[in-house]
Amino acid sequence: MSKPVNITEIARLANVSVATVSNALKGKKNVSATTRERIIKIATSHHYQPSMAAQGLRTQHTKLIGMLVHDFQNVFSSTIAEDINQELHKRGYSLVMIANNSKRLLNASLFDGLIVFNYPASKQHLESMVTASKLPTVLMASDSTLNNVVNVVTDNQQSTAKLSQLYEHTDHTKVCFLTNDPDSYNSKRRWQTYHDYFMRQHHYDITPDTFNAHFRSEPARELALRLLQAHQYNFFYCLNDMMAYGVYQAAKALNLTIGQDISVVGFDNTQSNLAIFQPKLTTADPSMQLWSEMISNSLVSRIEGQQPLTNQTTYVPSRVIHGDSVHLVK
Amino acid sequence: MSKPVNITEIARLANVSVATVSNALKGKKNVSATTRERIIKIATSHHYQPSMAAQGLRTQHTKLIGMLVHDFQNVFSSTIAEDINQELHKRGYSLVMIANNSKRLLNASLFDGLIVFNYPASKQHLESMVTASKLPTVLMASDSTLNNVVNVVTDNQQSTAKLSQLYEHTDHTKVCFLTNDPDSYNSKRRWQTYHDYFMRQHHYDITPDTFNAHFRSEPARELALRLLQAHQYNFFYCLNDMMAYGVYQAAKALNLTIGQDISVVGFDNTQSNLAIFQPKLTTADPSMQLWSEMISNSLVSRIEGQQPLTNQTTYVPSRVIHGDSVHLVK
DNA sequence: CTGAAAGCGCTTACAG
DNA sequence: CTGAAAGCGCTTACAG
Repeated sequence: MSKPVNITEIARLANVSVATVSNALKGKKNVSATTRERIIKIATSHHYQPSMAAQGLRTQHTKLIGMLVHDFQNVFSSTIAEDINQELHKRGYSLVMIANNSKRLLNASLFDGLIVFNYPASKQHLESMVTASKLPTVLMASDSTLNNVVNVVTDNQQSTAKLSQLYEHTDHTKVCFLTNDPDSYNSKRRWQTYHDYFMRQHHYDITPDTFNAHFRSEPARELALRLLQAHQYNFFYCLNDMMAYGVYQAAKALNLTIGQDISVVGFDNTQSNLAIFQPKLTTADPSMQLWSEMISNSLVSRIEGQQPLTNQTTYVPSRVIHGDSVHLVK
Repeated sequence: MSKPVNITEIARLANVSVATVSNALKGKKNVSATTRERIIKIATSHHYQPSMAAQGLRTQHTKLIGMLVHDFQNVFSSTIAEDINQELHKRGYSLVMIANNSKRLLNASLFDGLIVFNYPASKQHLESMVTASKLPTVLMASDSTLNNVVNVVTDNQQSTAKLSQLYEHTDHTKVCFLTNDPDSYNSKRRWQTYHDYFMRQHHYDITPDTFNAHFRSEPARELALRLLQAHQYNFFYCLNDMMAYGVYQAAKALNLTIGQDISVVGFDNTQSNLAIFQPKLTTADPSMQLWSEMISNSLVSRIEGQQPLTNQTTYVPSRVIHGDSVHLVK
């Protein structure tokens, strides 16, 4: 199998120096029109494409943004990746998704900037990883205070506060909370907001009614099944949608009607992708579009050496979606 | 922001040449134990990581495999990407996902090999793209006969043939077929198999009962709604699961019970990811695990210059999953 | 307008 | 066991 054609070969074919080929192809003005045309024609017909490795080595940038995800399957990260990809493309950058087991690439001078989606590890671990890379970085679920790192996160507090208030309008008063592992930034922030609300409004500590279902549907289903059979709770505040889905399944298995027999609240509005929630789930919707723009702007402006316009932590507004999963009486 | 430390810097700190640093770090035996240790300690403490660009330029390989997807959101591609990632990792390679608008990276000497998932374009366009890259390539839905290109595809014929036979055991005899655009390899193969079956067994040409719903749920839902309201069909052979889901939604809207009032068959078994099919869908399940292994083996063996063990086109066996979506009477 | 040369950070064959 | 040197494919400041 032959190697792809390189700039030296094009120069030889066009009877010019490699410098002239480079200048012609990059649109520099110091090349005569006829020479430029000839070079372009030859380059095109040979499918010449500059080597990223050589270009990157020479210019010290690649126009590549790496997005680290825990695994490729995650619906939420895939959805936002698509939006971020579009935004970065507008700005002349390409998004490249890599999974957790390819972290070595982060420090390999391959990327101009980094995006880290919900990294399932301690903040310390995460920080040491991105520090080593010395790259402009956006964290999507963190409150890191590192130098080159900016957090662009869902405004958990605002929407959670609104979701809390639903409790005042239902007769489902036996309330519980489904969370993620203690390391999870989003879970922590959402829970804290619920906790503060119930403390303030009802002098009630929700800690004993809090269960870790790992932000996943299957553990949530099993847990909810147990809790529902024991008639312990009738209002499930799920700190993300996946767990809400688990509760839906448990309810179905027990012939309970959501929004009637029990109330369920989620977070993330992943349901828009696939209409799996029957009835429609009440949840919080962080604008993916806005989030993607903020991430891309923050990253590109830092890469290109402009003053970042953003604070270290930016909160992406999210609005409450009112479905039919909460039984409202007043 | 400081640049990451490079090999010259490590050499200076260790008082040796860059050659020795390189040898020590790569585990070559021609370095004394004490020197090696000293170098490793220094490199580690400075988070030294060789530059991929420099390494790639020098060695002419990157240990990177690029996977081109139409968009990051697609559930099917995300699922298989995760499996392929694991397989490639075992073999010392990293998988990098890029979307359609970053095709330029394919020819940029960035990857050692390419995987193309269902590319929504003509075979010609697809082929010209991968030809230019001159890289070992695996196509996941094609029957290309290019030089460096191998097709590792679902065994459409085998499972479709089995699914056809369900028709003999139901009283839902008004049958229709939901397909993808004419360019789609999988759609073509599956349809052809159905077509041949009905021709052979029933001297019946299914062409007039074939509708393009673009392999997506929403168009399928709208289409099925229309067809069901007209009482035109009661058996829906959907050539992928997403469209089957659309039919499920249409049936629900019309208060029809799947497996009772109408029969539905899918393809892909994407339902295992998210239990969205009630009742369970009858479909074909291409083993993702096996598929991933075959793709990885084919690619890595060609990259590393071994004789490929596979034919130009390899068919990944798939088995039929019997759900409750077909009304069986005999 | 054109080209010779330096250099980005590595690896590897070679000399000592 | 160690190091000097060449070279991977580019870009860019500089000389002409």
